[in-house]
Amino acid sequence: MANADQGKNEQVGLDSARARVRMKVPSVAERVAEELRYQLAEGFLVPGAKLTEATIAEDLGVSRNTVREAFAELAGERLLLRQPNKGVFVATLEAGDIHDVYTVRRAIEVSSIRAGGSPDRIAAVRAAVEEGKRAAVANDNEGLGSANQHFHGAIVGLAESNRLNTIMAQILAEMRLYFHKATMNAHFYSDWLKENEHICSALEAGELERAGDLLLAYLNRSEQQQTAIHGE
Amino acid sequence: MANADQGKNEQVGLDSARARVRMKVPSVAERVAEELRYQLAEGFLVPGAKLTEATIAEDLGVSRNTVREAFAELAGERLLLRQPNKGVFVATLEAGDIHDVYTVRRAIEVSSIRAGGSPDRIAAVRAAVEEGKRAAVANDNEGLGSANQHFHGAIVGLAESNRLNTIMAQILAEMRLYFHKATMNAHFYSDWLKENEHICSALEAGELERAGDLLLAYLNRSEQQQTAIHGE
DNA sequence: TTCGCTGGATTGTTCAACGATCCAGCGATC
DNA sequence: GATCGCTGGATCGTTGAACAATCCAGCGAA
Repeated sequence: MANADQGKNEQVGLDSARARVRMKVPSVAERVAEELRYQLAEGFLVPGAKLTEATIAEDLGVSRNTVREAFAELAGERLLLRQPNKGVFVATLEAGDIHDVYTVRRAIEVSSIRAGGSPDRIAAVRAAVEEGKRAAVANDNEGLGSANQHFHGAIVGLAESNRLNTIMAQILAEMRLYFHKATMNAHFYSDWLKENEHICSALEAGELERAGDLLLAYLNRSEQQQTAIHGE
Repeated sequence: MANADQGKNEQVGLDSARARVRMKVPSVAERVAEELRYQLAEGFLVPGAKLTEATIAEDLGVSRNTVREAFAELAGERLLLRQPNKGVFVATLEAGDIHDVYTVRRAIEVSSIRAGGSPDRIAAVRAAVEEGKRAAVANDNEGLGSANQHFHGAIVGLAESNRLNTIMAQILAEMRLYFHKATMNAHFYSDWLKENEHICSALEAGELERAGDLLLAYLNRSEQQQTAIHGE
């Protein structure tokens, strides 16, 4: 939701942007969803955990119906799994899900980078690369993770498509949930730091085909690594 | 939702399929959503129309809260637009939305066809082509529309990705809503009937690059046509 | 061991209520 | 005559309570 708005504000003209701002008054259900998204991303809620409506409602001091609406939203984003009459659970990685996620990423990331983008969008990609470098010298493991996500988000951002942006945001949220910090040791980041640099350079040089090929190769290798770590 | 389940059943093994079927007991909220989806696709609810919670609740004989849940689901699919404290409205085509939709289609359709697919998936594409031909000789305008949607759905189906399938299903639902039969006259279908045939032939012949190029060209032209018809 | 029952817990759904917000209309003021 | 501010009605947002439906674990009987 936050991502959708962000994308919208970036793309619409000034007038409609002003009309759309409309004082940010996130509904209670949205704030509950946001809180849960945060806890999911932070690893506070681990995959498979059961979320009881009444408990969450009491913890957050809202009504059960409101929690229910938040659950519906997160279930639509594949972060929660609703099992009728049993409850909602934090989504777990099923067989084939890793491949599935990477199939989507290959489709939209490669397509976006192959179409190029405006100078400021390319600058955003470059900014993410630099952000990663800074995190590396600072030994900021957490920062490295976000930087990488920003990098791939910026790549999809090249297409300037609201829909692609929200799709990518959801995929990234899923990855934050599944491939949590625990599995992300420093050596894991070593490769793609320079790799991102290469991709970004090719993009800046206008060598879109090569950039796409590099990105595709990275995604294939990344899928392989993740598959090796987690069960098939 | 129906699409997600369909995709799931296709991909999972027999055991888990049996475990997942679990007697189809769609919740009331889901049935409401399904009914609204139907009315949207059928053009019974036109873009911009306002949907009042109380009215829908009474019409369908369900509670307002249940309608609310259905609204949330459809809003997540971009079929409805929720404006806080004002109501929910059937989504309307904003500036840039046509381009946005086709950007997504280019990404996932071209990517799917370029990766090829198993023989039965290719057979599904062929089946959609034949379905279109039959509808043509029968002068079934409505059937032509569905056949084309089935064709492009089958193309994405090549990738055998649950996520891509649901994304595509949502996009197709949006197109049903926006580009309704009214705008779809017979001459509109004339081109792509043989075009689909060409694409399918190339796919069957294993000429994936050429199939991708043909598909891409079609999508570009289709976007141009739609943009010409509706406002930019 | 297996089967069937039972009780408790949780979800699914409904209903009624109240405050918050928006919108149209209407009158007052300049 | 146009603008401003108010007011009332309609609708949404949220809550709390209630009850039926469903699931699950445990227990006893065959």
